[in-house]
Amino acid sequence: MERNLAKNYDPKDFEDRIYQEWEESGSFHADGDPDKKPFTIVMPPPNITGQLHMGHALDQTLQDALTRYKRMRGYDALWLPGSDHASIATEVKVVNKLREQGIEKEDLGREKFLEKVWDWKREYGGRITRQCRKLGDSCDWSRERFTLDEGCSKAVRAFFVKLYKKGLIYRGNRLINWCPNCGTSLSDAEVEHVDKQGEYWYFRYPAAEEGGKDIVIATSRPETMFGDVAVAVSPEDDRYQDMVGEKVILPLVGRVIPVIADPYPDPEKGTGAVKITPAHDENDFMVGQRHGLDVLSCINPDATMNDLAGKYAGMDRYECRKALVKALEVAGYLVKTEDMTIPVGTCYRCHTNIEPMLSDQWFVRMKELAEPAMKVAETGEMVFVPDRFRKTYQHWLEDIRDWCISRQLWWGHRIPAWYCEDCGEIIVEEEDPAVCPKCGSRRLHQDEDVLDTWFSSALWPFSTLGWPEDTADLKRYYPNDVMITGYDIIFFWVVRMVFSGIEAMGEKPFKYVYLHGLVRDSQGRKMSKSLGNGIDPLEEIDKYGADALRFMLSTGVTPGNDMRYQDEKILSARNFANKLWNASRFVIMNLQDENGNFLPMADGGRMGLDRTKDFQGIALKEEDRWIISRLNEAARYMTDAMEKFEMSLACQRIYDLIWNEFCDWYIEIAKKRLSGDDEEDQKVVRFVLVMVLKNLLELLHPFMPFITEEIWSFLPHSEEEKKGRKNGLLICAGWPEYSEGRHFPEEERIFAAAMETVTAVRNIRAEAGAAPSRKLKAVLFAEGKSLEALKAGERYMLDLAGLSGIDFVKDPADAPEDAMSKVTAAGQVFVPLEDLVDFGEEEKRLEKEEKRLLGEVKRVDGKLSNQGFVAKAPEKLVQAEREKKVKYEEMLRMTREQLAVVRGRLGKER
RNA sequence: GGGCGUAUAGCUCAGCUGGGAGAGCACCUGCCUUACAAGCAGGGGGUCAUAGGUUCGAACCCUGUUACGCCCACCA
Repeated sequence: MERNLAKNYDPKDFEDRIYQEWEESGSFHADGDPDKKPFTIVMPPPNITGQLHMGHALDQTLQDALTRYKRMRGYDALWLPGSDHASIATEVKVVNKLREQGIEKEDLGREKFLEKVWDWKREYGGRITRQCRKLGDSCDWSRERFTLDEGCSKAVRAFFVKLYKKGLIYRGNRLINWCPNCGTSLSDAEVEHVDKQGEYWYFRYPAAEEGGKDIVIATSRPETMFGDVAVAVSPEDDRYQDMVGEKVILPLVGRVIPVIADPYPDPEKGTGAVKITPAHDENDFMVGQRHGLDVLSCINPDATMNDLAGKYAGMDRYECRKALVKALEVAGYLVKTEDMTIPVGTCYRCHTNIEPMLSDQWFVRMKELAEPAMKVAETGEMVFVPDRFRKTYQHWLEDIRDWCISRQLWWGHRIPAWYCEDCGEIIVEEEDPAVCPKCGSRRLHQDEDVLDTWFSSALWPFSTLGWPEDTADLKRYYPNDVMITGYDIIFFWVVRMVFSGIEAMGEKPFKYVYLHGLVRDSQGRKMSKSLGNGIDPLEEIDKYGADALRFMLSTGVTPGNDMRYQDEKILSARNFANKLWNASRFVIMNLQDENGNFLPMADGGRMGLDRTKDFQGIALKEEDRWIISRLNEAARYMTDAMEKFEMSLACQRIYDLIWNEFCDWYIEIAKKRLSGDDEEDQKVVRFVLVMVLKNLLELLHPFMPFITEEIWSFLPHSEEEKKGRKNGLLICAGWPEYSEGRHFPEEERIFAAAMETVTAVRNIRAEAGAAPSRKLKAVLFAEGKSLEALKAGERYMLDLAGLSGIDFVKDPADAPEDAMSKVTAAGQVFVPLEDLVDFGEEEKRLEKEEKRLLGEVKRVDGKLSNQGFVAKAPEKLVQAEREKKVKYEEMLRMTREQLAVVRGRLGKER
């Protein structure tokens, strides 16, 4: 019994099994082999709370393709996986879950709550890594990390202490972004700006002194009025110069506040007079600082009003707004209302409106850290793919503000700072302090807050390799070769990895930053939970297989651009897999005798892989050299594309090579040879089929790892080939490199002539409506090298074009008259069709062809008669144009002659 | 307000440093040809958004314009 692939391609039959084989064979493990060059990618850690979505699928497909490619090229390829504790996201999730049971986290207390989260992590944390396996991720699971594991926590602590001691981390009382819903501060990067429909209210603040002038201010946030400490006007605003230094009364409140002059107000906006609320607005805060004004907070952390709001205390800020406007209106202070689009800061997680609040928080001083991070981008020490994101990155760093890193949460890295309750000293050390170094007190308590999640992710490229210990991995795999991630997290993550890497390691964390876009739905909308338009990669894998999904995600995309997810695309990828499956089935079928034994091949038992040897002693035919040469060229093209991270171009090339060259032409030709009786030639075809197929599988493997591995296992392999490879698996095979010994330009030329001739015959047949089963004769005219080429191709052209015979003529005039004909670059094809020729149609067709060729000749003539072109264009191009001129003129001449023949014939008929 | 991207066949998109416009899907015609109908063969279809410029030569480089989208800043 012959051993072959299943009749139908069904990825479910083998994908899981193959993944297991890879994993069990240790194929993913980077062994640190000193003879190999290291290649490192560290996986952007998915949130443990998460499920694999299309974004991950794209991200990881690209990483896996690159890793597999490098591994095959002989690198010690390390793709290090892991997951992120995702402080806010996870905490919110667990809090909500507890709430369903009627439990608040405060009821449990910090320790008990954290236990619950860890339980939750243990239960669901493995989910996403299992999903990664479905995708085929070839990452080194033995090195898997978690941002909150012991090593990463140690790194966080070490880095925090290092920055603190350098004065780059400080604690300060400043205005920060507060999310009332999450109950924590946020960094600037975590605030999303959105335009919302709102109103401007114009209120009259009456003069404090009798006879003084009132002033009208505009505001979109009346409720902050309780924190007003002044009204500011521009020193250049003539309308208000006489009022500077005067005092006005805060309506309803009765507090007296001064009118001050400050450059901040813009006379063009509103009334030109601005109420100043330093506690709840960044700009107002700065105005307040310049003028030494008080900072009065009137909003609580839970977004209710505080005592300062008098009777509104305890009311939600927006309820208070409503009530207050009403009260002001009743009291006659409301001048007018205007509808307005108001830009509002919202929380990037829960989209609640952010409240700027004055608060004690920890900050990273950014200026000093930003500088070297900008420099590595500028000098090209670190390269952005595509380059345009370099500008985005640099621009953001240019006017960066200090990074607020403390969060009022429990799940995360607790801030390693202790306060002495006796002398107020702040202690920040690598080890937990027992006593206050200043006063010796034992009454110390640790800061309650945790760090921003991104503080630990920022260390990911080196914390995962063992930092702060000086490990072998760190030495070998840092800096990483490339970071592959979405452009949407440049600010959150990429920027912070770079300055942290430089600060901790003295060197940028990676050489390349490859930024991909978003996967959108078929209409171009962002996939989101609320829209319900997300497509689950696991469902797609279930339907079409991981290979199809991967191929679809890596084809037809450009670095940095978004892509749309469309069913047709994955369908087309699946069809491609099916095509390869069937072609392979054909090859395998022809390699065995009826007992399933492999038949001999022309390479003397090397089973078609040894690429170091030339083809001496193997009687290759033109078509063999042709496909080998095409393969060779494709290998060069793909290698080049992969090195430039142009994964999509590589995919396109292998698709074309497999389908349009190997399947459509080579296999079709091979059929005849395989069914013939030349045993020696059959050995040659078998060798070429296996050799080429193996190379094709290797080239495709980074993108479609499962199907290629499965097919590989059905092919014959020599012991020599298996040597040094784990279980002889394809994942550990080599990468086809370009080789001069496989470059056959002459055969490519010959084959092109044959292909064109075959296509011409097929075209004539179709146009004439000749039944495909009907065997026709063809008459060919060609001269010189073309004649040789066509004679050499005669053997297979018969089959490919469905011909019963080919006659060669020395002169087109010798061709039969009742034929349809086509002029090709190689010569002229005639197909006598007696009854089927419609000479009227034939005349039209030839006239169309004449017109086309005339156009070509005109174009070439135009170029060649252009002095500038002849003088300035590269000689090679000019020469090529000259050759084209000869060719087209000849084709035109022949077409016209044929036209004359047809017209003559028509004349006779009429 | 500042920055960036996109505009190419009916649809979705490729087109790498300027040198005769491509793919997938859709469409039309004919085919179950012994690997594959998830397929085979043949075919139609594009003033490459627009106006200028540079160049011997522009889908590609420069300038302006229009449309759509994104990012940053902005809650008077």
